[in-house]
Amino acid sequence: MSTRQKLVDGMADLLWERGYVGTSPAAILERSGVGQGSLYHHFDGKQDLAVAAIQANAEILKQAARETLVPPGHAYERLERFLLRDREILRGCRIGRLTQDPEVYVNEALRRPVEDTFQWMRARLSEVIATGQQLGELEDAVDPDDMASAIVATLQGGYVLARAEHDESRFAAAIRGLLALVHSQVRQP
Amino acid sequence: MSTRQKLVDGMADLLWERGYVGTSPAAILERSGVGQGSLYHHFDGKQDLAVAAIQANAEILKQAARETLVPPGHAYERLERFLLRDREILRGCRIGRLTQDPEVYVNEALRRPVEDTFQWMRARLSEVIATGQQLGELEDAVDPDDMASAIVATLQGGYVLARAEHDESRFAAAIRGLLALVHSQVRQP
DNA sequence: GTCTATACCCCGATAGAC
DNA sequence: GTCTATCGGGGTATAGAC
Repeated sequence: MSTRQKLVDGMADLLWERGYVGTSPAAILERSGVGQGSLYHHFDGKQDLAVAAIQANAEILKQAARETLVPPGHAYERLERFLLRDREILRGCRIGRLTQDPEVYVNEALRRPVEDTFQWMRARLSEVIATGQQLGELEDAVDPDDMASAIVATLQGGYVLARAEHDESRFAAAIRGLLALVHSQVRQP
Repeated sequence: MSTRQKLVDGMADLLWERGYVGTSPAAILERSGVGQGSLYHHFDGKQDLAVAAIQANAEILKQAARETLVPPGHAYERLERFLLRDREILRGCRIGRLTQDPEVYVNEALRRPVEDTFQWMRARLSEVIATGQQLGELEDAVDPDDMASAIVATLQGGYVLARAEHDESRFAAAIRGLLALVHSQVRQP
């Protein structure tokens, strides 16, 4: 692996674990196993590397969503597959955790890829729900965009609950609750 | 207001805005309008002050929940009142944001009041839901604790979505989606 | 391209006067 | 109880050799 790639991967992990303000150049170098000079040769500085690392983390999330949201299956089954995919619960969300970082929140270069990822995710879920409603698989009592927002929010909040209590099962409970509510939208044949 | 109280209030605001690792003693003093010596006279240090400030923030949240979850009203109306109460969306949750702080997550003294607050909130919501089911106001298709977890998670995630896009309406959309799903549990008379 | 050495500043805490 | 002065350490970036 290239030195540049080692830096991006190390930074991506640290952003996930500690956020932007909680990650120092020294920690990046130690995690990546490269020397001081390499960081400032390949990137303008911490922020520049962070943008690349955030994009790498976003791509991982998007790929996992693509793999689970596709057919086969009715809308409910596709949503269920997405919600129940394997996750490292207590580590939280690689992208969502950054919304709480005070520097990311006010820095457009850092926040932009975060915003893009949430918009993308919401659009994909909304498509699945709208298609399900059109095919008569789901009741159309709930606006697809609102339901997609509630699903993404429950995921993000599930991580919060689990981390608050150091207990993965709090995430599972929230997802069970949501799935039970969504299941009430499945149209009986 | 006492100097001690100024310190607690200033720290509570900064923990909300910037988290624990993002808050420096210098910022605390500036926000509180007190001198360097006062901090270390009234508290052992940053951590000790933070514990007091987290408890102060938790009490604000609990009071708002008490005021909205009480009767009058059927279970759905009480949940709706709780979910739609006035909030400073883009500032995020005073308590939930701390779950993403790398220091709070690993420090029991800091995390304990966060965990306690989430357990308390979930228990109050679960009571409202279980009572509603017993009174026949709600279907009993969803476990009360799971539904309470989904509600708290959607709130927490709603803040995440809004902050990711610098747009309060993303919070509102998630809550609308959740309320529409919860409304499907209201038993028709 | 990568290394070591170093600059400069702010972080969190302490000292000691008043 | 509050103040100013100061400490040791680590955060972020740069210099310059190889």
